Amino acid sequence: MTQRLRNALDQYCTQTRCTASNTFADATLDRVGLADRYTVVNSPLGDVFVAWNSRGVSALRQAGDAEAFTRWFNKRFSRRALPAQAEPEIVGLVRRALAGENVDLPVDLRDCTPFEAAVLAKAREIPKGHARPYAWVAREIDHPRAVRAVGSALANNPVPLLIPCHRVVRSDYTCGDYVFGSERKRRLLRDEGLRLEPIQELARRGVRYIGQPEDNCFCLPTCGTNVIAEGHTGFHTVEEALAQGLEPCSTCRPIAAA
DNA sequence: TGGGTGACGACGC
DNA sequence: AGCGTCGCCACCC
Repeated sequence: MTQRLRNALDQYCTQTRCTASNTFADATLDRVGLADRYTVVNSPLGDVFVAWNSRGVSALRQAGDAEAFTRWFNKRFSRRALPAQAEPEIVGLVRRALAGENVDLPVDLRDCTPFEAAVLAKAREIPKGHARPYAWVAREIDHPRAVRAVGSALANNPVPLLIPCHRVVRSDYTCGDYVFGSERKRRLLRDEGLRLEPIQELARRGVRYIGQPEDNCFCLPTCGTNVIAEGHTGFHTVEEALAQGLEPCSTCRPIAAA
């Protein structure tokens, strides 16, 4: 496809006024892989740019300079992002997802490696109000020593918030880095009800697991917001917890499956 | 192609 | 306690 043809199609698309024609142009450009569409949507971090195509949501970044966003998008994905002239259904799904609803949102991960896709899929399983260590993600996807690579894969998450990479934290329960800065990551977790500070304090004293007598199991301290509570005992090692007759929690899976 | 580079983690002071 | 160091592994020129 020549650059000239590309430009002609872009021009057609941006100059056309009729909504129906634009929808048609959107679909045509998308089908030939030339351009995604983007718009601004509100999120827990304020307004964000969201881009999509027929496969699903392709990108999410903080709103601001549209020029800078489209430059970034083109460099990252080697295709264009054009302002949307209609709002397809997927944008409604994005709004609901960003409002905290559990919606089944299609995401375009075609440029991810299989390893990155596995990391992102695993991050997507972490419920709101929970957090998991980077090393936990590595273990769960059967690359237990690829902990740094998990960090790199999450750093590459094309759709932060929608794939909740902010719920992956360091093993000492400090929050670790984030595309939008660790301060925002901390705020997101706090707004989901998770207080990391007391958990960091426990970790410093060597407490890694918490017994849940009411469920006869033991958890990671970040398995939801009700783990740290009166009458719950902390354990330094898995063996200590097992010795109490407790089973590993089936939600946070504190140890590798047997 | 092979060495450089990270949103990490364990260890040593 | 907090820092530096080093090993780790996937990915990128």
